[in-house]
Parts: sequence; C-alpha cells; structure tokens
Amino acid sequence: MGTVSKALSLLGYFSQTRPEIGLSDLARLSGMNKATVYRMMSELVEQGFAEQTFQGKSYRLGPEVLRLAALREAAVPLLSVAREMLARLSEATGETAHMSILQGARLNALAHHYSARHGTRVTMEDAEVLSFHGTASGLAVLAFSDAAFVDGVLALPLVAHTAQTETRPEAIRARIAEVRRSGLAESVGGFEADVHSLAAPVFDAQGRPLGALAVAAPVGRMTPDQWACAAHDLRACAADLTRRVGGFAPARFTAHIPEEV
Amino acid sequence: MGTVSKALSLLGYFSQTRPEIGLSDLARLSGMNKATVYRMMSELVEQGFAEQTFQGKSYRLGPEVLRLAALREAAVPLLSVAREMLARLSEATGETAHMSILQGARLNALAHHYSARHGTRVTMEDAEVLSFHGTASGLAVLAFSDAAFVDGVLALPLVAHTAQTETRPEAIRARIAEVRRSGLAESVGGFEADVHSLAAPVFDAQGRPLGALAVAAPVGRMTPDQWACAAHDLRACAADLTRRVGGFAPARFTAHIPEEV
DNA sequence: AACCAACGGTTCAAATAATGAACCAATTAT
DNA sequence: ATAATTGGTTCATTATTTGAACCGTTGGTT
Repeated sequence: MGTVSKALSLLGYFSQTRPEIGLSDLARLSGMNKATVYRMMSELVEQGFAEQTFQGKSYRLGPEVLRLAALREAAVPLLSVAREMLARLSEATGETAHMSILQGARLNALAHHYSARHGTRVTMEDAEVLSFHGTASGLAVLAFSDAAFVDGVLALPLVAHTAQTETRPEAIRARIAEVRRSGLAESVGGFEADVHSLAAPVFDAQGRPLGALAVAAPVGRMTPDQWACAAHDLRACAADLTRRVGGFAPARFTAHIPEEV
Repeated sequence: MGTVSKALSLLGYFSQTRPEIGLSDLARLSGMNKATVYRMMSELVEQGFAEQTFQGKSYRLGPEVLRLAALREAAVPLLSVAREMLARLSEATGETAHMSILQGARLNALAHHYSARHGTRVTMEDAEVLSFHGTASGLAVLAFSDAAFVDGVLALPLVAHTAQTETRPEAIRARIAEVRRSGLAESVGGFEADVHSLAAPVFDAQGRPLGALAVAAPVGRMTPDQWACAAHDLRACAADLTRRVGGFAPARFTAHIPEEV
C-alpha cells in the first residue's frame, strides 16, 4: 500500500460515533507509527481534508471534503437525485426511505427521508455502515454482485445484530437467490428489532450494483396491502434512480421494473 | 511538498467547468510526470476519492467524498463553526459580532458573540427575524441573491424600524448595487437607532448567499480607523466561514476577499 | 508536592517507496 | 499510410518515508 493510500485510509477511522480522534488513538487504530500518522495528518490538515479542533487537540474531518462533494455532485448528481427520490418514496409510502451506496466492500447509508404521516417512524443515521447479511439493502446488493464478492462477504464472520438475524451462509444464499427472482429484498428485524425493511438495488454505468434504495417501517405497520404498495413504489423509484445516475439494470433484473413511475 | 499533498492537490484541478480530466491533461496541469500522476490517481481511485468514467478513460471525483462530507456535516454543523468564527471576529474588532442565515424568505439571527473590550455594546437576540432593507446583513444577502428574490422582497411593504430606515425601493436598489461593488453592506441606525453595522455575505455550495456575518457597534465608536479594521476582519472571516461550510463565493464577489486571515 | 502516565510533537540514521525517461499498444487525427 | 496522442508499464536511480527514542506539557494519583 502506497503512502497516499495509507494517509487516506486514516480518514476512514472517522465516523458518527467517532467524529474526533487524537493522534495517539489514530496511531493505535491504524497500527502505524505515531510520527508517521503525525506527518500524514499534518499533510491532510494542510490540504484541508482534516483540521484540528483546538490547538494541539484531536483531529476531525476538514472543510475541503465539502467542496469536493459539491463538485462530485455537480459532475455526478447522485446525492441530489437520491434525495429527491427519497422524498418521493417516503411521501408515497408514509414511511422512512433511505439510500445506501457500495464503497469498496462496504455498504454505507448515504441519505434518508422521513414521512410525517405517522407519529412513530424508523430513524436513520447517514454514513452508517450497513451489514450485507442483516439488512434488506445489503441483500439487494449481494443478489446482483458477482459470485466472488458474495463468497468474500459470506466468508467473513456474520454478526447477529438481533435475535432475528440470519447468520447461516447457506440460508443467506437461499435468500439471495429469492431476491434475484423477485428483484426485491426483505428483512424483518435483521438489523434493528421491530423494523421491517424492503430494498431494491440501484445500478451504475457498468450494470453493477451501486447501492440500494429502501423503505423501513415498524413491523406492525407493514400489512400485506402496505407491503404491495411499498414494493411497487420502491421498484419504480429504484429504476428511476438508476436511470438518473446514468446506470442501467442488468438483463436478469430488467423484468421487474414497472413501466411507469 | 510531500507525496500525500501532491496526490491530494490533483483533486484540486477538478471544477464545475472541468469535472473530468484525462491522465495526460492532469500531468500537464500539475506539471508532474505522467507515471507519477498515474500512480497517484490509481491510489485515489482505489480509495474512492476518484473514479474513471469508462474503462481507461478520464478521471472524475469519486463517491468517497460524499461519505466524508456527510460525516463532516454531522461532526461540525454550521452553528459550531459559526460560533467559533463569531468569537474570533468579536475579539478582533472589540465589538458585537453576529451571524444570520437565510431560511426560505426570512433572514434569522443564528448566533452572536460579545466582546469584553468596552462597557457598552450592541446587544442581540438569537432567532430574531432581520429585515432585508433595514439591516446590513439583509442588504448583504440581497446584493447577491437573484433578481426575482430581490423583486419579491421589495414588493412587500417596507417597515420603517427607525427614523433612519430607508424604505424607498429604488434607493434600496441603489444601495444593493453599491454592496455588489464593495462586497460589504453597511447600515447606520436602519434597524436599531444608534447602531452602526457592517455585514458580509456567506455563500453555500451553490454559490448562493447562505446568510451574513456582521459587526455591530454603537454609532459613536465607529471611527474611520475602526471602520477600516472591522471591514478587513469581516471580509476575512466571511471568506473563511464560506470555505468552512463548504461554500464558494461567486465570481463577481471573489475580488473582495483578503489573501490572509 | 511529588510522581507517573499519556498526550502532541520532534529528531535523524536507516530503509523503503517515489520518481521519470523510455517504452508499449491502442486510438485518433492528418 | 503516417504521425501524434492516448492510457498504461518498466526499472535503475534517487529522494522520501519511516520509527525508536526523545522532548516539553498536561492531568490525574498517591
């Protein structure tokens, strides 16, 4: 791994639960030498990718990432298109809608939208890492990923997030096969207890899964009628989003797309 | 300059007008060797900071910047950055500093900071609604808003907060034009009697005014010297704040920004 | 008050990774 | 056909990164 990769990988240790990290912690987390981390962070600070909270205190992400994100948006307006779609989807279903994207081997929550229809709702955090086996979004992505990737994911230890989480690789493969048939993934309490989720994959310009669009409702509220309605809206929105980010669905998926949005 | 800085500086060549850049172009732009640029871009692609549009074609910014931007937003919300800046600005000027943000068609005071230098000072209330025509902040925002918005504001009845408040639409348009030239808005007793205010606009990621940063002093204390000092600090702080919330000043404004903070 | 551990930051010889001219193969323009 | 340009690769030379040990401070314990 080159120096640049090492430096950039340091930024990966920041998260919602850990927005600020001190030098020593960062050195421990990354397993790199303190002096090395110091120099790398100094360069990242210099370039605006990180900044220090108060003289000599811990590091956090810098303002430059905002500028780049705005530029990325301008070039590839995924986020803005996704937000629009999420608003539409959550208004249509009356439930929380969210979108996640595949980055390397991780599935990250990117954006979400709540509906005002009900007093209770499923809440989300952006930039949260979603598990492949425990979430509807994860299963939707796996179902249209290549076999090597699926093998890689299932070879890792599978965490049981709740009592309902399916952790047996073969059972997960069976569910993935079903997702491939239906074009829709489902998870009942697999990641958070009492949450019933439906998800559909979104594809990139190469026809590979880019991420997933999902609807999450409290278990009691997902009646058969509601299920059918959410499934339809989700399919339509996911297809539209794929189109609007310049992607296309692979042949084996195309059959599931409703004609009109 | 270290390798990491060099690699990150490559990302700086992407812009709205140039969202995609080929390898050779990037080498020319940066003045670095093609092989060097290639290796650096490969690492950036590997880390998700860049991606290639189509097999072997030009580079553009990658999806990882979106994730980092979401985290930065969560870790450092506008309010906390604004507070930091207000503290700096009021220490530097010895007067009250405040920040307001545009929410829909209203300009709301968001936060303020007093200086301990003088016994008397201008006092502020957060969440107070500021008038566009009567305050320096309002004029600063109007000056860089689109024409339709300005027309809308000036079509409404314009309240005379004090005897000094300018309420004639055409006179206000003239003042706005002046603000556009100077990059700085001024109000003497237009909202509160005996208050002399200076304000500078803060911009969002789309280059639209997000709100304004302002300094407010008792009229007698704003001598020409103090005025010049406050104007300089204000410009510098507003530019820095724009940067730190991920915004950028539109072209017609850029000339006013001081080089150093 | 003395102590200790942990912090961010710094140093410098040794080790490693970055560098760039030349070179491919494939397009694209002439 | 030909010439120029594209993205990508190679490898000996070189310059940068590396990390153990070392500061000066800070904050908590004894």
